[in-house]
Amino acid sequence: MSKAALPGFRDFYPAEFAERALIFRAWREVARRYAFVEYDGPPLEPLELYTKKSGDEIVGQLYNFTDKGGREISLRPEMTPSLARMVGARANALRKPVRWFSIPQLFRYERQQRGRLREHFQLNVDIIGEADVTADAELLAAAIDIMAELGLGPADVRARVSDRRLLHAILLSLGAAEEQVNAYYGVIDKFERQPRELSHEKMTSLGMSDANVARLFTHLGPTSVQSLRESFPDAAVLEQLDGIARYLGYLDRLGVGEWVVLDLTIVRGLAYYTGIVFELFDAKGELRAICGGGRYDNLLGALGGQDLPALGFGMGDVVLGELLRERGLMTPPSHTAEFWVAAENAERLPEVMEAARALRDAGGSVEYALRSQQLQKQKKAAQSAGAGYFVTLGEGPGSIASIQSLTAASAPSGIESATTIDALCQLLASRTSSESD
RNA sequence: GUGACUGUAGCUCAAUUGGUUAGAGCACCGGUCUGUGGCACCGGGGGUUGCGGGUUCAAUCCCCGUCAGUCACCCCA
Repeated sequence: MSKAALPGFRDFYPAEFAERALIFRAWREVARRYAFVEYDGPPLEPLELYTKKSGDEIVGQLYNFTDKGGREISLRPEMTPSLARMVGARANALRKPVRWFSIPQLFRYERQQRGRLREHFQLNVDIIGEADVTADAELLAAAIDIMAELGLGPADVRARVSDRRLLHAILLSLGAAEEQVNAYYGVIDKFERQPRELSHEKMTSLGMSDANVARLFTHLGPTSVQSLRESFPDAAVLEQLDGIARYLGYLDRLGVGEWVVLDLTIVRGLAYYTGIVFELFDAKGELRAICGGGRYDNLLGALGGQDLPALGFGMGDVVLGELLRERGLMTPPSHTAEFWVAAENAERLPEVMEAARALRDAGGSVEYALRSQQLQKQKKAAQSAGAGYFVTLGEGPGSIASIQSLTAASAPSGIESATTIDALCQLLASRTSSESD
């Protein structure tokens, strides 16, 4: 028996679990502020749910199998099909726009490398039922606010946005054939990752003139609505630029404008995106995308549901975790005992237990030695466990001989001066009630 | 799926051009000591050197295979 987890799978020891919890907390907190509500679906779905959307090639990248009832099954590689199925089943009953989020664990059978495992947790946030760019702005603002909630700033993370309708109009204005547009998307998607000459060559072989390819290339990378207006004074392009301008204006009003940059190289691999698309990157550009999403207005209809406008993003925990660790922001609070209760001799263990019970009832987090040990030994154990206070019981029932703070930062609540367990419990109880106000 | 590089204790690393019983620090466990605090000292557990084969009197070291990790493709979340 190997002691290691399967390739691409992670063990979450308490230290790693605390990191995961830190990320999840930020996700849920920002989702709450934006009034998204949480849902979940099954981790196993019919294989067909994914082949219908992505074709049979997807099967090579899935954890799929035949179950004991002969059904073709897959672990979910993404959440959107499940979401589409759930929304589709109740499309008429749901209040629009639907604002939902989920934190599924997703699985892909692929060779692992940095930032890419066979399993990850991915926040999915979607808005369904609103076609205007207001929804696009709301969605991206939520993604960016998660970065801020985790302590990252515009200097750490950049949101690059584009619009497939805009790119489509630009390509047509440069003489691209309608049926070749997807092929052009593919080249533009790889623009940053391959030599410029190669991209140029691929574009011309798709039928675009040398001059027009060169014209397009000067606008790939960070750009602005203004410079695109001047360079492509085509009616269809200008109409799309108006939409983008409105979108960027809304992002300013939502307080995230300085994170955002217009960049036509953002295409996203998935064929189903129909409008604004975006990705969040670390500003140094060393890691994979932290988050990606956009508008997929035709997907719900294509999957057999009601045809509703929709948009959403996915944000994985792996790359995000790497960035946070790199920036020294992955410092989850430790969840060690607040109180370690101890007594001089082993005969008093029952009293220690009674004190622990009382403190726990009052909301305290309490540990004590589970075997009889010398007082010094108990204190050492308390320190080693990271307990906040070392409580030594006194002579009388329920009395406290001393309370020592073991951590550098001692609480200012006067806890150390309590002389009985009852008094300490009252302090704890008042703390709990004032916190919940 | 393709290619390159790397695998020694839980972690970070040693081990003479191939040479006795593979070591150290940290961590863990036990003990002694010190009333102001995770100290000091003593002791202990823990390795089929990823795994399998080959060359050799002798392999952690050289060769082959395999598995795993890292990176780049591919693909994307």
